Amino acid sequence: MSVNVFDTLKERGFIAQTTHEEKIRELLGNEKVTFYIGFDPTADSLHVGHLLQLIVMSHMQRAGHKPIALIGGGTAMVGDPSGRTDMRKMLTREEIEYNGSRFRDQMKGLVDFGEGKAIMVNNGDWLLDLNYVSFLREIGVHFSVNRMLAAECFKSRLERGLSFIEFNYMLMQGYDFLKLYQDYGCKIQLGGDDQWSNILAGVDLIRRVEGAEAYGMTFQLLTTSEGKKMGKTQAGAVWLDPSKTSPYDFYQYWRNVDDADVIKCLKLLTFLPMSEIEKMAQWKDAQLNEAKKILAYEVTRIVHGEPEAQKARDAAEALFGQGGSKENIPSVKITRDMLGDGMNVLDLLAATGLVPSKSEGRRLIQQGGLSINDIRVESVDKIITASDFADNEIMVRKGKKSFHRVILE
RNA sequence: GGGAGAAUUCCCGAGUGGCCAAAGGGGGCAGACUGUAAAUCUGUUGUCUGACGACUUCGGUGGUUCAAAUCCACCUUCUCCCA
Repeated sequence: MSVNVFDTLKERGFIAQTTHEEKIRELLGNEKVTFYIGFDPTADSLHVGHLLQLIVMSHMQRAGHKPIALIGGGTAMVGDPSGRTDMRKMLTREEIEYNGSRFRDQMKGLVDFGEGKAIMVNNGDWLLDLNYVSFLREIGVHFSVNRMLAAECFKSRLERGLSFIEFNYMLMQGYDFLKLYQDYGCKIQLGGDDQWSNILAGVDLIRRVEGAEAYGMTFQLLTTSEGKKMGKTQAGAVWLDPSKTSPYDFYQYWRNVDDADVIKCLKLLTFLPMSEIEKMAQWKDAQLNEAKKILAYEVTRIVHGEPEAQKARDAAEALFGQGGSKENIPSVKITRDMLGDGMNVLDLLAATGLVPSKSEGRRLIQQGGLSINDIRVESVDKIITASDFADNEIMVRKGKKSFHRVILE
């Protein structure tokens, strides 16, 4: 008898809330269950928060259950108010469709959508053409405004303002679940913990309309030990799209997580066996760096594939450890024409985009934060000439950890 | 529909005619310390400039004034009270 996936998820610390803990466990242990997770295409790439959901999906799939990945082409037209203090920016239908297509491509790398193994649907297919009055009569009747207002997800919004369009979001998501229950026999909806209210809406709706029991379960949001959302950097979200967050930066993000978060991340974002993770949990101080390397490599591998993960690791080793190949360190190019007889450092930084403005570059240099070929740049007047380039290349370091090769062409 | 109030730099938030590129906090960046961690301390945080300084910014558009984030008009969005 193989391990019940419920126990796996529980052991790894995924589970936040369940509608019926025992029943869900039993169900997952006894039959092949169809379940769904929804993803609203509000940006042109998935991010780390989505990754966690997809990992769960993968765990479930490995255990023999059947995932439905729902792209929220319809719900994204409205915008989920859950967990937000302000209204989402309204997206056009074209943007949503484009974003949805990006989501689809990225998901294919993480979950097996082979014949009969998993399904991908778009709720735009049934939501966009709904008739308002019939929707109200069929679905709206089942929702109590009193109860909705009491729901946690509207709390902060009731203080700051909530528009009617967003208030409807819950009905739409509830309807999705009902629809998937009817069309695919989908019995469980999973999601981030911020989705709890929306999931309950669906569970209730199925009971009222179908007189049947459906289940819901939410997962821990990926937060740091301080309770902050993970997957955010000064530059914005950490994306799964390699053109938005390079595999190297992605790797570095995980390489640099706080000590306190490594083990949690290993459990949630990798498929390494618990026995191995438990071992790493015993590691202390500097030794934890090894765990971070493993985390970074594994997560990068899952998202970008083995070769990219190796390249990222290689680059990191070359910069921070010993060995490794410089090949894979991020680079920018500059032409000989631009360089001419010599170029001011600031101009070079600005021209290559290594610094967003010259003021910032000047500040960086004045504070001793810039090195070229490992030598600190002392003056903003420094001129870089072709002779500084060895093998047509110089290594520019900003601060402690940001490295770029500048290649002369 | 009627009335009251709000919109400030990445965020929160002070500023109510010149001393304002705009207090304070958060965040970011950099330095020291370290383990590519955290905590701490220091510096820095609109753009251009070697510097003096110049230029753009306080929801939008016009206006008053020698001078406007600050005053006036209209517009937009949001909040609150009444219906």
